[in-house]
Amino acid sequence: MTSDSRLSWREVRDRIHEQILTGRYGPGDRLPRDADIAEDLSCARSTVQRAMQDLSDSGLVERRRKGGTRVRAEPVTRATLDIPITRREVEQSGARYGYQLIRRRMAPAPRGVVAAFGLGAPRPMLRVEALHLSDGRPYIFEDRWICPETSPEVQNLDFTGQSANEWLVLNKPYSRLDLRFYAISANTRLADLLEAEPGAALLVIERTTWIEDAPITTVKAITTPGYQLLTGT
Amino acid sequence: MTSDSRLSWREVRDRIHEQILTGRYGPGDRLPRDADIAEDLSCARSTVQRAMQDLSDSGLVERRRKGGTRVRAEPVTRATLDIPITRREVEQSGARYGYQLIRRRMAPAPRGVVAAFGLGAPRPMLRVEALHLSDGRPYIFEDRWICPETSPEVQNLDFTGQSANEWLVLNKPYSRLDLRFYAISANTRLADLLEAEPGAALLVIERTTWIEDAPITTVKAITTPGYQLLTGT
DNA sequence: TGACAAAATATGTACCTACATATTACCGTT
DNA sequence: AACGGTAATATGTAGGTACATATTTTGTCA
Repeated sequence: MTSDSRLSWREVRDRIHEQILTGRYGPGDRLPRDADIAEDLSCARSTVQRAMQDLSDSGLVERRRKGGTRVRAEPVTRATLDIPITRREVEQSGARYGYQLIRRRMAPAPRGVVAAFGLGAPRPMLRVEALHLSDGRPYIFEDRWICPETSPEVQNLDFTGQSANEWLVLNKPYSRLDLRFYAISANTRLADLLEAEPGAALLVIERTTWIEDAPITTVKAITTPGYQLLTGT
Repeated sequence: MTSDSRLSWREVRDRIHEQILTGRYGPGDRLPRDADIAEDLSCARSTVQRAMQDLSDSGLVERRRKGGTRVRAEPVTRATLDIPITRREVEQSGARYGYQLIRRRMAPAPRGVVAAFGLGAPRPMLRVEALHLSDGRPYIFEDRWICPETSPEVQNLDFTGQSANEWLVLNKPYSRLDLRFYAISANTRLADLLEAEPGAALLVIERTTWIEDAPITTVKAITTPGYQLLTGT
């Protein structure tokens, strides 16, 4: 970072970013070669490469071998989402976390679950329904299916003390993740569980994880009315 | 990637990732120093550094100078979201894109908008309401506020042909972005516009952008019932 | 014992070199 | 003009060296 002599890759990145912001380069425009930029700024090509890689990761520019670097013609809004363990999310908001197991039983997986996993045939799986509480009030209801073939240990866990959310995230790292967000209306059961009005609009966060090709779990996290999912800071 | 002789940073990354997956290293555990891993795998430390950086970016591992590298004690689910221009999103689904301006006028920004921008005092802004269509049917209703101080050009644009979404994304790159997702119930006006049942649950994608500290725009993209936002592939 | 300074140490960055790889561009042939 | 093969070229990656930087650990002195 040597603010004096040498240029850091962040400085190079910011300088190029700024040239895009100010319109020096617009959507679709081609930027100079890394080597030329390096000479211009009198730094190493590897420094420019690092800067460009970062701009590319953030979706601002596109790089192709031999094709060079150009500002994305059709920009995308790209953001990183962090979804912590629910307990942590509650505690970080300054509230007291509570947890309550609603139901735990084996059952044949419904078609939606089988489809989420991309499996051929339906099969029995472990269904765990539980409620996360914030300061004693309902916060998130989770409706989860766990594949017992992939995680045989779950047969011996009752999930009364520790949530499946927490156990899985600590003990079952995944190699693939699918996320989807959508809205549903609270039916009478959900309204009852979440202490919400029937028909209230609820944000649902659906997560499915695999380890290699083996399905681990799929969960619908059904939030209480007013819940917001944020990115960034 | 020379699958034969040398080890690529991706291979190094995957090998370490696998050791975490298989439980060789669990949450909170400290990994060997980069230099030792490099020696083990007989590759350069810079290659290990690259691999570790990637694992760190993906949230699996935490690195601290002198502290070393350790598996995150409280893992987070981290994912990258790409939100394209609405026109592109529709076209990519194979449907015909349509656009319809509903209203465009200057108005004092309501408190919610002022708060989203982190401004002190309310001020007049340009409000643009428009409907995006997919195969002639409502797809997303966007309710947008644009700051005319930051983008004076908008005074001369009528947004009848090109959507504000598209114009802004092509002409107003941002340096900061805030995203939030939540669910609302359709009121009668929204139900009418989106051809949905009154009270239907709708996913809202709210986006606010700045260039440096200057607010550009804030928009609520109100989706039609059944809309799902996906990550990854 | 406690506070503070100094040494030790693991990661972060910058530079340079040498190839690898993916594409585009060019040119000759038909 | 269309096709196809080859050369040219910009980015991607690996290796290696030398420092920079941030912490933790250790050590010293009051």
